[in-house]
Amino acid sequence: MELLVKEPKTKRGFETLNRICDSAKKLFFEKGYFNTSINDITDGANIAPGTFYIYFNDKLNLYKYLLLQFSYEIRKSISLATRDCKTRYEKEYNGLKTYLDFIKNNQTAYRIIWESQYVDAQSFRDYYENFAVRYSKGIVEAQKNNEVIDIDPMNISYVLMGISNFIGLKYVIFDNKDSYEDVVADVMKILENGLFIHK
Amino acid sequence: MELLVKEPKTKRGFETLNRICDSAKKLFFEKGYFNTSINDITDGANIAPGTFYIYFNDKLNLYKYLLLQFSYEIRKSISLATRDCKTRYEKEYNGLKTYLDFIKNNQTAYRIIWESQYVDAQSFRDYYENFAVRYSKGIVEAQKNNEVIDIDPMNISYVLMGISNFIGLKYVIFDNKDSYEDVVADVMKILENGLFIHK
DNA sequence: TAAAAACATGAAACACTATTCATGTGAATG
DNA sequence: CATTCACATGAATAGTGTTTCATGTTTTTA
Repeated sequence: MELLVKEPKTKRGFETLNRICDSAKKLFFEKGYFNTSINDITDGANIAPGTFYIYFNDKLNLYKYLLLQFSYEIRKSISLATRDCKTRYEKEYNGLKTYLDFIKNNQTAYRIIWESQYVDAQSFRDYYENFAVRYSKGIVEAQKNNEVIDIDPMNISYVLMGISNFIGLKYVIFDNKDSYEDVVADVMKILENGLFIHK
Repeated sequence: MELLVKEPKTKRGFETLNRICDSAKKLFFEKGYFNTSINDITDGANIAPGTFYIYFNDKLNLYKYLLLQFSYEIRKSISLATRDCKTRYEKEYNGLKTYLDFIKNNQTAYRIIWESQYVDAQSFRDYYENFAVRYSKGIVEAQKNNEVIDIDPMNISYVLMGISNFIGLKYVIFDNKDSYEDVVADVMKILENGLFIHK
């Protein structure tokens, strides 16, 4: 597979690459991928148009590169925040809270992930299928442990991803709410009896 | 507000308008809004480029017009399918099944609704907020009736919309599954104990 | 410090797209 | 059947965006 980025070799190069990425994130968030031209990006990064091509073959590669970065970051955040949780319930609780905080602080990520459905359908699919497979593994463990009801773990994964995404859509993207404690509590009330088994 | 479409007066006019809409639906589904030019649309409809402007002021108006149509159709389908349901549980069951069948038969609708986030953010927001408000009203009724647990009905609405959407994403868009009986059953198992009150 | 490698420039070539409009055709009306 | 209205055409215009490349500058290497 073609490399997404042409890695710089010097400090100056890394700084320019960062400026390109920062400019792109800002513009993709504000105007979307298709309404952002390479000229817009280079203007925002204070570089000449041609400089863009030192680092990326085209706009699509830059986009895929950012998507991949976000997908790492988001998984890492959740993984760190739920590492020490004793129960699956606790894992879901912290996972949802962390997800909402992440997209509050990285609204670009939310937009870029969903827009990928139209920019690069395969990346979009990879992103969610990948996420779901990892999710399912955790669910299977919890089921073995008799913490979670015995239905198809893939169904559970997509149900939980759907809830997170739409709660995020409403309270982060639409309403830009400050805190999500109460919302998370409501969601967990549903899951408490619907998904989890009380020993 | 500006009219979305310039209504034709004759049979011939309606036929041309339909050809434009059909061509656009097909192309928006295959390539997305931004990768579809007006020339692509008129080519697909077997008309000259200029003819497009007899019916629409620009591509955006055509898009909004299609979005509005789908939003009516999807609501009508669900409303018809759940009209005679006795319980809220039954309503949710049939609603989910109908939604999945609808987007299976109108995959363009799913794509167009989500893409609106990037084409016309206000329309996207209107679509979901509107849907959620109507949904909430039904939930409030069910809560009065002691069928559904007492948490914020807006939270319940977004949870349920999130589930439908992501189950649809997985089994309609990704997997193109034939039938959704088993998936719907799994989802209802979660809701049965999580959302509904057993009398 | 000389040579090489990395990085940066921006004008120019090329491709594509939206939109207009003068002209023309088909259908309905009185 | 002549007039009018609705609809259709497609060449031309104007604008935008991508990408290349010859040239120049900075940094690293030997």
